[in-house]
Amino acid sequence: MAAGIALADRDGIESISMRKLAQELGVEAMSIYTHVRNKDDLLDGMVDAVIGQIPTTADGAGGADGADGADSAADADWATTLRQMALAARAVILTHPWAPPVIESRTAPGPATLRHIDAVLSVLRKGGFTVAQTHHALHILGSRLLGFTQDLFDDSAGSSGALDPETAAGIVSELGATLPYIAEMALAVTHQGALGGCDDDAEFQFALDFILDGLAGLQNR
Amino acid sequence: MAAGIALADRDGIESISMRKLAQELGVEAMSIYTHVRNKDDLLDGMVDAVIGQIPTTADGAGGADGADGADSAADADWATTLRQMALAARAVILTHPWAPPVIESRTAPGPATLRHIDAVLSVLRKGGFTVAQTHHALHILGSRLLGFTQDLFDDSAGSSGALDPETAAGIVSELGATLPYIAEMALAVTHQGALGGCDDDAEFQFALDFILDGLAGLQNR
DNA sequence: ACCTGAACACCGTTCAAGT
DNA sequence: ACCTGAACACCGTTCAAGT
Repeated sequence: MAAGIALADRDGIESISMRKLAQELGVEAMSIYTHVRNKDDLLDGMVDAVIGQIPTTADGAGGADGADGADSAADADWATTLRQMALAARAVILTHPWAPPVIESRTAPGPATLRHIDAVLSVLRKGGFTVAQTHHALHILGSRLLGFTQDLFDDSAGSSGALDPETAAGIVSELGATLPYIAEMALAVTHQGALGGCDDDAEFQFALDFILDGLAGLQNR
Repeated sequence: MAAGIALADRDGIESISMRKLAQELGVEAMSIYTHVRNKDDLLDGMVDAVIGQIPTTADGAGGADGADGADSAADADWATTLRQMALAARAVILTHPWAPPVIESRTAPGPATLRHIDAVLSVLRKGGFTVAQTHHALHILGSRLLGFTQDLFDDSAGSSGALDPETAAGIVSELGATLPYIAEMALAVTHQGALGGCDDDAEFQFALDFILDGLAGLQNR
């Protein structure tokens, strides 16, 4: 599993084949089948190993479970804990950029993934959410709990990629006729970030905080 | 493109190969390369054709652009319009269950996708959002604008799949030891839906409304 | 239990050739 | 412009065989 992760980190996910991984391990392709049912099983294992790298915030609990802390102290802190967990997950996932698409294509979660989700649920339940509210929160947070969002705009005209002001202006005037609002946003985003495109880290945190704020409101209904 | 979509609808995405698609078209595999640069280009085209199937809500504008409607009327309705657009997108996407993972794996949006995003931006801007707020909203909404979320829990113990009460109870007691909160949620979800698992449509709408509510708050800051 | 090597049924894509 | 057929360099996975 570790060899597979290292290979994907180095050469990208498309270079993960039984033959290439075997070569990396100094072994024949078929030997891998002793340890893994098939290629899908290999990917399952790699994904679960990656998620297992996310540090566990001490059972994922909300702080004071022991001595002096009143329940209300723990209650107030579920958002902070969740935020830390999501950012910790993101730090890990950024190390394995091939992982998000592979995670999304898995059909069943592995043991490390289940443990991680259980830790998240623990924080919400101890934070005062009902079971039903916790269920909704899980759907709302989605892949953000694992530290990523699948943005549809990676290469999109208005998102990433630095441009010099002149070519940017050219593109925008071309675009403006058919896609005026994309053009407008592309221009704004290009200017704002010192021509650096959009800051994915900042957007991730903004969206995460947006959701955590909303969840706080969910509780009091 | 249409043949590719039809084949994927019928036999699943893993059965999309140049050779099989060619056979479906009564032609040799290499003939397809006259119309498409390579397989990735084929998938790009299929995805963009699917997104092109989402009905356009009359320029995606916020209702009254003509006679009597004051601007404030249009302003109040951006959330309703966005909601309709997302549900329309979802109706289309449910027809092509292979599409979400393929959409997520695209690196650049096609023309139909760009038009759709532009329509969404139009609604937000006309609804009174600043360019910066609109940009944030796009990141927050993510793939929900295209009618799907990549849930991590498709097969997960507590999500889908109907179980009879006895086996459910058995699984829960096994699970309870190591994954108490997943067990708790699995049990609750199984009971609530007449043993039917979790209602993805309802969860999608709940999460969508949750976000739209939050965006309304974003405006007044 | 773990590894090997040959083989099978596939892939995407090239190239030269046809109409 | 569009299609063909052979070929190349790969795949995942089987099976029988070894240690």
